[in-house]
Amino acid sequence: MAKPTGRAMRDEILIAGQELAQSMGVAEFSYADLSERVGIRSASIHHHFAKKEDLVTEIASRYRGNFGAQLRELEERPSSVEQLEGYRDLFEETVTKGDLCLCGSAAAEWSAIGDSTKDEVKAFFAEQTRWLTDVISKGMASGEFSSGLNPSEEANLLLAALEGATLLARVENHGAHVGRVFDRILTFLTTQPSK
Amino acid sequence: MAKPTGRAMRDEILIAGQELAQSMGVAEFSYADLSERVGIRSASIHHHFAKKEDLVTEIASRYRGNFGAQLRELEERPSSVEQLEGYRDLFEETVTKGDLCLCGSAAAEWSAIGDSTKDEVKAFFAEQTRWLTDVISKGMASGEFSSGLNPSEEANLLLAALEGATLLARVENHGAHVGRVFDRILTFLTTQPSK
DNA sequence: TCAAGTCTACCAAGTACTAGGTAGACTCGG
DNA sequence: CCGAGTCTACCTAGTACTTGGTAGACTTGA
Repeated sequence: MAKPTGRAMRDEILIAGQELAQSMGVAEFSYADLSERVGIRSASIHHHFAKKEDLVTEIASRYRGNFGAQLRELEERPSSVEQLEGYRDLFEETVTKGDLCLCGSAAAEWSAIGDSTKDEVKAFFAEQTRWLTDVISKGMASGEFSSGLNPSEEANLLLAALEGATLLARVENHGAHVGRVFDRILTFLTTQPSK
Repeated sequence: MAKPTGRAMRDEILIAGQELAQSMGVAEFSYADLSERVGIRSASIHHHFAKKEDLVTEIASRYRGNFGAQLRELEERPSSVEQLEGYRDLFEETVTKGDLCLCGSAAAEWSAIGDSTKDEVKAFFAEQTRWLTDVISKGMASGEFSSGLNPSEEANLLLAALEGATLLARVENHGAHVGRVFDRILTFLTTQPSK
């Protein structure tokens, strides 16, 4: 495969940067790490992304965009339950690679990231919450979920639990963690309370 | 107040280090930050803690110990629900200060911490899970919680959700997040399913 | 006197970032 | 078609600064 150049190299940097950020942490990876990975000098990376904050913000923006695209694919699934299961799979995939959600990592290093990055992270979580709220609402309307739920509360819970489980899975290193936590919540959502 | 010295200074460093680690991140705070905070030169901090890993590990160990002591206090509360509510309050207190759970932060920066620190973090989460499992078991036995539960699964869920909520609370900056997520789970635990 | 604690003064290595330049591809008037 | 100018992409070689960590001298209380 030919060494990429120009805009292709720019993309390469974004992809490698995302991987490094998810495995090492947003504040932990350096232009030197990136340089080694993509095969150009760190000074040349500065040609594409003048400041690290620019790079990180664009990585976050790209991440949000890709995640959004995957959510839109999931929307084609026939049931709300299947859509949520697909959502769980997105997190499980991340854990399998030993990674963290990019924005979870950014949230943990909140004081070390710039304002423009923070805005992207906020937007990411807002989108996630909105999407989950929507899926749960529709699932309630269709009868897949029990009727007493508060969609945005359940969405918050699901998101928090998955982000937390991603964190814990690393420590206890087995990826089943995320799936188990998710399944537990799904059971709660689909079970009718009696009192 | 007189400037502490000797072992008192050592404790001072541990306390300040914990605060910095929780607000900035374990890998983000430096001996320089610590120096400014406790009023001695960074070289003098090295006298007490030769390597940063030594310091961070001891901070984590202390954190785990203090947390354990608080759990033992909570055990004196009359009901399992009240014990869990106390547990929630521990997390809410952290969020109010704009901090992260120390071990949550460490988990997020997993690749940047040393092995001895990792062991402390693992032990912390194991203890949390064990305590929660225990409380939920007893709550089931006493009839406070519904009978179909799997205590260790619920414990995992609760811990993951609280850690995740702590993360998200920072981004969306309002501390109510943790309480809402917790209350949602508590409702699930105390509601009898009908099918 | 002695040892614990703190200091000043370093260091090597790493950080993000910059200055200045080169090779090659593209543009465009004559 | 040609040459001058321009642009992109990358380079070498640095800047200024921070990092954790070390060596050795000074201070001070017991």
